[in-house]
Amino acid sequence: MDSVESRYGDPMSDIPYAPSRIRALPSWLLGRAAARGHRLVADALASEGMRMMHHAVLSAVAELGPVSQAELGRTLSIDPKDMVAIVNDLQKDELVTRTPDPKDRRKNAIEISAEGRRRLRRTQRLGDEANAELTAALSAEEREQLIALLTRIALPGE
Amino acid sequence: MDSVESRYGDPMSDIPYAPSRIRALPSWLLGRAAARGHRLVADALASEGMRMMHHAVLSAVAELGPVSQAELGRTLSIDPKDMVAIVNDLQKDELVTRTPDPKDRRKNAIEISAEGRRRLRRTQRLGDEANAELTAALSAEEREQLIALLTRIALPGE
DNA sequence: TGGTTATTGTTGGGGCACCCAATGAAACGG
DNA sequence: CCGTTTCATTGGGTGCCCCAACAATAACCA
Repeated sequence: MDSVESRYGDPMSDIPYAPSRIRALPSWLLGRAAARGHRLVADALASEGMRMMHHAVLSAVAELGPVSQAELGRTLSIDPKDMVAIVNDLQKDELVTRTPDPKDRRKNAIEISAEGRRRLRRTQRLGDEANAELTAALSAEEREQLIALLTRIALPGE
Repeated sequence: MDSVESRYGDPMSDIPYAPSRIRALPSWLLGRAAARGHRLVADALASEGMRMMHHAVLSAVAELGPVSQAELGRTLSIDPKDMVAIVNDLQKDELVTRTPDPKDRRKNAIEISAEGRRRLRRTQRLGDEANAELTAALSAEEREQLIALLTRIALPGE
């Protein structure tokens, strides 16, 4: 009797032949592609001591100006619990300031600092490079197609 | 002085206006879309008491026949550690059998059971329905485009 | 006006996917 | 025969996601 693998797959190739139905599903492909994207971006940002969510929040703060944690969370679909930790870290590194909002004392006004802007410039470049590598197999036109398609299925209701 | 949020966003809309650079990056869109896909599929499979990875493994076992855990892991990009737990669960529910391979005593020959096939029929339908909902905003042609594009960036080197 | 409802930041707990390192048993290869 | 590789397994760890509760505060409305 053969070994269980000798009947299937090509022993000559590194990657076994896999006609899996699963691997043709959008949900599966999205998971794999997202995992690779996260890996590429996270590794790139790590050289600046930043993590993906931290970079995302810093970028959003830079664009939105003084903004509450709740709105940041809604904008980036980040859980309030996680937002607390992220802003804590960014504040500890003096990349953002957290000021009580005099008009609504429940809110914190999160604002980017000068050091935050410097850090953001570098991490933004790293993030863009990682995304270029992620989509390196696509032409510029295909890259735009992908972005357009993803935008339509990523956040239904927006 | 205004409240931190009154200067930005449209208080009339539920979703705040967000011109975030981040949200246009493939890596970010992939993360959001993958999260939504996972939520849809996981929720659907939960009605059958199955989780996503379990369904994926069961489906791969059905297609590959008697197969080792290592090859399953390579096919689906699942960590060996996680594979042990998944196969344990599937075996406990009697959806697969785990037989020592007489030809290579390191390997387990994983094979789907009759009950496994019945379960798979249902979960496959649920998974397909969830994927249809995930891509409901796309035309059939766009759905194929998306799958083609994702396939090219999901697993580089294959 | 006053009482209810909603929002904000925070803390706590938990789940799932992903990743790496190490181990003993077994197979492989020169 | 001996070093290298593979396999299943155990262990530890990270990141993103989700829900529930809470006190302080604001907004709503009858």
